[in-house]
Amino acid sequence: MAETLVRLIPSGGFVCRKGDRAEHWIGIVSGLVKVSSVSPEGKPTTFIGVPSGGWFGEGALLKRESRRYDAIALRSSVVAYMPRNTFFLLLDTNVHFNRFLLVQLNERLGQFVAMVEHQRFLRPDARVAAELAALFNPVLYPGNHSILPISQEELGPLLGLSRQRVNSALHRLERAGLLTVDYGGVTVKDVQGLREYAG
DNA sequence: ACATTAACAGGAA
DNA sequence: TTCCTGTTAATGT
Repeated sequence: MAETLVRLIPSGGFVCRKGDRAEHWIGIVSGLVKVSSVSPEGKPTTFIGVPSGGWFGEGALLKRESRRYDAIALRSSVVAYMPRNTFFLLLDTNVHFNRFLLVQLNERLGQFVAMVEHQRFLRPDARVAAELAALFNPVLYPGNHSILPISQEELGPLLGLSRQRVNSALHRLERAGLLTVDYGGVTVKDVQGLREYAG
């Protein structure tokens, strides 16, 4: 804790940039951060949203590479930067830290496999439901409450759908009583229901 | 069919 | 003023 620095990143600010040297392991204390990239044609895409409690960026640290993706705060966020030396010291000396990291990696791998599964098998409405539920993974993102402060404008690229399609899906899910649609975000009322939603 | 892009008006921050 | 939402029309697969 003494060596980890904590910074407040304003909404829209960079948490880290593609191409940066990776000097820290990054944790979200509060707020919401998107991990994204830009295609060769110039189209921006978001890969994951990381809410409070989530850690990322260990890949570039472990492989001693530069950052592969941008991370941008979707709203004002408190971000913890653990220096590489601290990260490797803990990795070399602390069993609990290793276990924590292993569980993180395992859960994230499961999240990505599920994401591919959803994209191949589910219709857009069900995909929106499934991915919203995934943002409430209790292992990866402990201590989340039910309000998900992410606009439909950001949700579209995150889910690989147009904003308009996301809008219609959200309203269908709202009519099903699983969530409510607010300005700039959604309030999840029934995570289990979202998981089980099939259209 | 069904999703996407483009465009626009009205509301929120 | 800028961003977000809800909606429609045109377009594409």
